[in-house]
Amino acid sequence: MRTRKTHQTELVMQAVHALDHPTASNVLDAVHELDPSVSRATVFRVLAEAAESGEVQRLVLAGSSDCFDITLCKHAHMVCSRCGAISDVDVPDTSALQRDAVGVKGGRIDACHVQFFGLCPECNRGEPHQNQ
Amino acid sequence: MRTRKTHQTELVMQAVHALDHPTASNVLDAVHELDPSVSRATVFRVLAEAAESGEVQRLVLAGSSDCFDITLCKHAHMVCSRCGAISDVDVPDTSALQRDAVGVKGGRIDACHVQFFGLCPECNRGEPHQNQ
DNA sequence: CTTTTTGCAAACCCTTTGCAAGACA
DNA sequence: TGTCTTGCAAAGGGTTTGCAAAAAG
Repeated sequence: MRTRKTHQTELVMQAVHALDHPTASNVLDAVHELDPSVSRATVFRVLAEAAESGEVQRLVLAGSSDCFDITLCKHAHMVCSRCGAISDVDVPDTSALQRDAVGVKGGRIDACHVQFFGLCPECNRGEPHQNQ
Repeated sequence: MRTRKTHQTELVMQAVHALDHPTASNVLDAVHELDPSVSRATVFRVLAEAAESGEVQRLVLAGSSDCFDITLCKHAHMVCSRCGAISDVDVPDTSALQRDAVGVKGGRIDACHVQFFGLCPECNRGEPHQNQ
């Protein structure tokens, strides 16, 4: 748990809030625009601890680097197959899905992660958009 | 596309069939038990091409290395939170889930991946099982 | 002044690649 | 023989770590 307030931590948290589903590297880039002296290690450490403490949510996605989300409530994500952008998707009933799933005999299912693949609005319009 | 039959390729494909949802490293380990001279690069190359050609399925999972699956039909997976083992899960209606999902306005959803987290039978029994 | 936090650089893990040597057909 | 496939070793990328220096309280 982070007990002292520092310039670096403020910049990192500010970036997470300003960006939409940033990866650690996205955050680093944003922080560097304001202060290039902040180190990569610090960004990873601050993000890891913020996720640990529940201040932000770490999104562990299939096929992408972990992203960070300031929305703490559970929801699904769509990853754009073209540019990698991540969009929030409201999905009504994963509990039903989990209940319906034929579990592994003898095993136990605790959580259900739903992830969609598709095209984000920009890429769907055919815009020459690359990477968030 | 692989046109020649080699000792190495045979060992790799044999291992993929013998193992359950192996990662490339799992395959490498199995192959090395029979022939330690097979290189890491070859295992990755053979698996990548087998997945490319549709001979096996590459499973891109959240929070795990890619795994390879000889079952070509689509199904969901459960990742054991304790040992990392992967189990097949039959899940009835992801198409309904996809239809129900409130898509990103202007975007397009193409595919839906469902992944469960829980305990595999061994870990659920409390056995001292670590890593597949 | 004590303890936390940082920056650096190196280590790490997993995967991919360039290239010359080797093996298949 | 010709060219596909391999092994090696190095390069990647993304993330983590050890440690001494800097900064917060």
